[in-house]
Amino acid sequence: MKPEEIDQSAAVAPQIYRSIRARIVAGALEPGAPLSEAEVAAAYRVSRQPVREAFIRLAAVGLVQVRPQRGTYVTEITEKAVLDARFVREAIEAEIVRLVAGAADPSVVAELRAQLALQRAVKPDDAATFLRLDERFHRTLAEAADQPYAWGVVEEVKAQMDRVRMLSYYPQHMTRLIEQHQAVVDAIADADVAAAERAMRAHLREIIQSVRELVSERPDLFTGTHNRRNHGRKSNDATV
Amino acid sequence: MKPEEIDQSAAVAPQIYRSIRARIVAGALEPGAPLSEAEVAAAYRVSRQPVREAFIRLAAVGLVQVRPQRGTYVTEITEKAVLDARFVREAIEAEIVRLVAGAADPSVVAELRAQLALQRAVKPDDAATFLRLDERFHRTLAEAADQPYAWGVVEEVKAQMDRVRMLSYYPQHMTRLIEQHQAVVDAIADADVAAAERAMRAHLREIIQSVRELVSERPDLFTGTHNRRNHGRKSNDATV
DNA sequence: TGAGCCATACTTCCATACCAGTCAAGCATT
DNA sequence: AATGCTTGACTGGTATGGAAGTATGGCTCA
Repeated sequence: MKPEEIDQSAAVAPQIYRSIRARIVAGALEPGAPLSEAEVAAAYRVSRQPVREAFIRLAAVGLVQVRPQRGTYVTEITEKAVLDARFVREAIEAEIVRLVAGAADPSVVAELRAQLALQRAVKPDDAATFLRLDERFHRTLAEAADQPYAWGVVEEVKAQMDRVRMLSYYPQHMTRLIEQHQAVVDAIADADVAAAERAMRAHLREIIQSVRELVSERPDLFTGTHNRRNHGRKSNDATV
Repeated sequence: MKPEEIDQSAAVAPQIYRSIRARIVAGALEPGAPLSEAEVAAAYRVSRQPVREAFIRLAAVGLVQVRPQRGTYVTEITEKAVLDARFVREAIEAEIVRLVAGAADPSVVAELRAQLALQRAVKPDDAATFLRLDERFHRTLAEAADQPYAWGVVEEVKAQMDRVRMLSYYPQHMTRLIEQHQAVVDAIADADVAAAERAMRAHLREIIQSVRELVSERPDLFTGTHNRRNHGRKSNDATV
């Protein structure tokens, strides 16, 4: 994944933010990798200023760490950070799904069932597509509960989780996750508030297993492979 | 409340952020009031750059609204924004208090009871002191649940609520709030998870009444005294 | 008198320059 | 050879200038 082109006619800072965020979540920028305002600016062919503002936002959601006069680094994934994010997400989404189940709007149920069909149609190895549909599923619930603001908070918080989900994805996982979505939708259709909440909480706790497995399988992502020195240019890899 | 002095030897952007945030929450900067990078910079005797970064953070928590090429304005308080924030806060804090009640740590209970005593000692008309103790109470619960990250999210979200609480405070209110705190602590002491959650949710729903009363008593804060045009635009992430 | 145009004084956003702090390589000294 | 210090190339933070866009007040013209 390369730095995309920047549309100079629109505000560039948000574009930089989204681009770098996507690259971190996708793993193209590895945990511990150094980012430099100057290098990133050169790669995107913009000045340091909008890059700096993008870094501020990335730091706010915990994807990078700015150390004054030392450098800015992609934060390493820590089990604690992922679990902390999950805690907040579960709290909010449990509340959301209770609202949705309590309302029991047939059109919402129909929409969710349609999305389930789309999810089942995804090729098992197409992680990116499935994860996008998964996000859409959860966002749909938030909108059904008329809680767009709460969804904004979830979106910020889940950045940490997304990194793990992208890395720990395997095809069999998809079936399992769809079954959990199914359980949520069924409970909503039954207007069974408690069951819907239980199903959602169980679903969101999948990540706990995922992160534990990832810790043992890819410890490099947690301890960090990049040694902190060698800021010196050299790598062909235009790695911003 | 005036712009405080800035310590030039430390990073100034965070200082500007905290100062302006405090002034907005305290009502010294009224809803709808225009802020300008240049004016604020002059007032604090710093350059526009750190002011700009402070504005970005303030916009992220919804205290100001940046409209490109038009100006930056203190956001008006809207009932919806306050209720949305409350929804997220209740979700998170309900989860937190369940953890605390489930653990039933005697030292935590002792600490909370000590804080209740402090709260009762506050003079009824000293809103600032009481609200500080209230914040401390809730933060203590988050720390007892070992969820500092979740508390960080709450702190961001509650900015909207704090404005209302400051404005709608009246002495009799204090007694009522302390009783609610008492109920939470009692439930924790009894290790009654469900009761603790109920008490916390009831406590956090006080704000619903407060904001409704404020809407009718001080409509100027909601409609804005400084009238603005061009309401038709939403500059959501116009800035990073 | 009233409607439309235009100069102008703002605004935020981006680019550039300068600053102080950090850190590692390498010389100088022991 | 080992250790301490200097030096210089980085870093992010701040200051400042210019560009593009927007709102406004006054002018022109009907």
